[in-house]
Amino acid sequence: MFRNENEMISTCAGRRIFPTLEYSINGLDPQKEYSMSIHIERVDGKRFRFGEGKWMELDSKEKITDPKKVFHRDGHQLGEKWMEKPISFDHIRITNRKSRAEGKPNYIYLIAQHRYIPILTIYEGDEIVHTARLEHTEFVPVTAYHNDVLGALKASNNHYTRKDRRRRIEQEAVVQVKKPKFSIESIFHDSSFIENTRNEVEDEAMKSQLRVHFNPFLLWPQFPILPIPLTSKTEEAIPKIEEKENDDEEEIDILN
DNA sequence: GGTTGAGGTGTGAATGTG
DNA sequence: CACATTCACACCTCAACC
Repeated sequence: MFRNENEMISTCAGRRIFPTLEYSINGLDPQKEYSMSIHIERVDGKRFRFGEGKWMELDSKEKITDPKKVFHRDGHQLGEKWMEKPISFDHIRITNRKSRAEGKPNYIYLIAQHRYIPILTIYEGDEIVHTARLEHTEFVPVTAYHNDVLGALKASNNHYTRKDRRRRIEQEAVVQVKKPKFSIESIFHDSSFIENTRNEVEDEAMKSQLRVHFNPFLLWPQFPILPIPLTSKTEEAIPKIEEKENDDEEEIDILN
């Protein structure tokens, strides 16, 4: 079964989610008032441990608690305002220290090494009119990246990262990855995969034509990758990706 | 146009934990 | 012992200011 292996750095001080959770919404009533919230839900009762180059699934002793809802800063707005431009939740911070999140509406406490999924909720007044749960956006909070390629992708797309580091990462990827199609870009932006899963991202649960688009799609790593260090193990790992690319069953799993 | 400070990032060494 | 966490650090962009 295909599962996301996206990692999100979580610190005790709190760190932003990158890429930012950003949605475009169509189909709201322009003259009605809406508000939006995000909560990050535990996906399962599992805990993940990284050993011998891969994630291992263990049972978690941590209880699943009600997730904290973080409302969009714009509060209540007319539908036409929400649809005017992308809705960004860049003010959300995740922390691995419970006390840090208390009393701070934009801080969310997440337990490291567990799987979570962000869920967008749209309210008309106090009534929930839609929730968008995009499997695509599942991630595991970690205190340090385990997957070097993932770190490289985020570093290359994040302007806060040192320029020389971004350049070095890109050069290493070109030198060590034999075929051009396995550049950092293509590892995460496999075109057939994007085509096959785009419908999931354009949430079609709404027969009423209300549609939620997840904007940073191309920045959100979603590929059945195994940890592929850019250093010594890179060349050994590449054949595994090639096998998966030609594996029809994997395609079906992705679609499901 | 140049400078400065705020806010943000990943890195790597040290330390903690099971 | 291996993996997870913490923390100081260097460096980035951007906006405000002169």
